[in-house]
Amino acid sequence: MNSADVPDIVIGRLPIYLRALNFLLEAGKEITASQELAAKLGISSAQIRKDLSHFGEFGKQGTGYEIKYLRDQLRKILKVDRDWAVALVGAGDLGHAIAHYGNFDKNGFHIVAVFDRNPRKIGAKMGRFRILDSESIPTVIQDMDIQIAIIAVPADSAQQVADTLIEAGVRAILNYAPITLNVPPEIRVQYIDPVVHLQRMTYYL
Amino acid sequence: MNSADVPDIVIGRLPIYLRALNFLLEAGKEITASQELAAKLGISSAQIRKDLSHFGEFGKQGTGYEIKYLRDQLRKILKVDRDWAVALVGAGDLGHAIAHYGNFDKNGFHIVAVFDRNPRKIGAKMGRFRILDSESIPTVIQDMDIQIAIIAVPADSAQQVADTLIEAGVRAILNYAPITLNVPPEIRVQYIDPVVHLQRMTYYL
DNA sequence: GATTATATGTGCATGGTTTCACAAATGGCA
DNA sequence: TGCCATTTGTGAAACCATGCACATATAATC
Repeated sequence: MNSADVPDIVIGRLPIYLRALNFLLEAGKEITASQELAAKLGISSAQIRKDLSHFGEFGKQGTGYEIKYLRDQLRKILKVDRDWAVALVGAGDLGHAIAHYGNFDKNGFHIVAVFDRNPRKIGAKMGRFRILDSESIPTVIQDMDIQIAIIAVPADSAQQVADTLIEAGVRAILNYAPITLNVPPEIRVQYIDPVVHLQRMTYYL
Repeated sequence: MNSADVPDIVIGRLPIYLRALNFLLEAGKEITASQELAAKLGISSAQIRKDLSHFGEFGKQGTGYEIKYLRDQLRKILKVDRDWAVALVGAGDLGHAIAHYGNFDKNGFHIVAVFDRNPRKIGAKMGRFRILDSESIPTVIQDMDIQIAIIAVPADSAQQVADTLIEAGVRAILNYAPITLNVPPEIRVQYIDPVVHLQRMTYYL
């Protein structure tokens, strides 16, 4: 109930619940139960109920959850009931793929600026984006009040990019560079390194 | 020490340690300490030492760890001291980006087969890969003895693809489709959904 | 209206993970 | 050689997360 101290691990599961609810909604369902979600997600039903109970009482005993209502509540909790402006740093192959990944826009995350430091790329178009000089990161981030950035540069310049972004006011970073970033505690960072995910599985093979 | 029951959460940190050790090696360092790694990774030094202690004694009191040695040990533990053949299912934008992501090959994960079910794409070239018919997944996976697959198809066909892959003998799946897969307990699955990562951060903004 | 089947929200017990703190070992130096 | 500074590996304690199990509420059926 007290939203001030909800464990981060709980927050981490909410997007998964949200994703499943959207899926059920699209399939035309209106009501679900913690057990149904649990079966779909490989999480215990008690955990789902307890996670949700941190934020309120969204279900009805004997019936379950109204999917649309619960979905909307989760969107509010996660603050994804609005649009977010996102900066992308790095216009290489990886940046290109990220810029064209359709699910960001669909979920309210809109890339509004793409940066690169390669003079050959600056000023060029990448899809619908005009590539901006990385030197302009501070001014653009501030002028557009951008709080979220995606880093898609090589590992050896990622830390420097992160420092610049944070200095400019970015508070959340999605980092595709294969390196752990050193950031102040109030800055949120999430990592995507496919190699790490694969290496985590080979242990068991 | 007993490798049989090392918590999965520990296994999950080993690739991070490995990545940091490689980074230090490339920077020309030869010796490191749990404290140095801890500072770099935002993990406590005690945790690093305890994690490693599950597999043996790799350090020297008063000195720390010989980076090259520890790196090689971790590679053995994670079974990434060898090459792995990987299948990629889905030759859309996302599949294209994955197929051209240089870090897989650099780390011993070699994409050896790319599948798609779109008749327009089957037989065509995508970079250095010839796109194969998804219908041939069972035979190709078995013939080439592929144990790892990457799913990069739309959410609504991901489960079906996973079933086919598992049936054919795949034991580890890296899933880029935004859906939780239903798989037998002996199959390893890792998820990459950038939207989930972003949604996990907006809560705190 | 009474009964039954179902599913939530939650206190409590259990289990797992992290941190603390220290004995033991090492290398450098006087 | 003896001493000091350093760092590991690890029991024990503290902390955190998960699962159990049940009171409570709802809807459906007779």
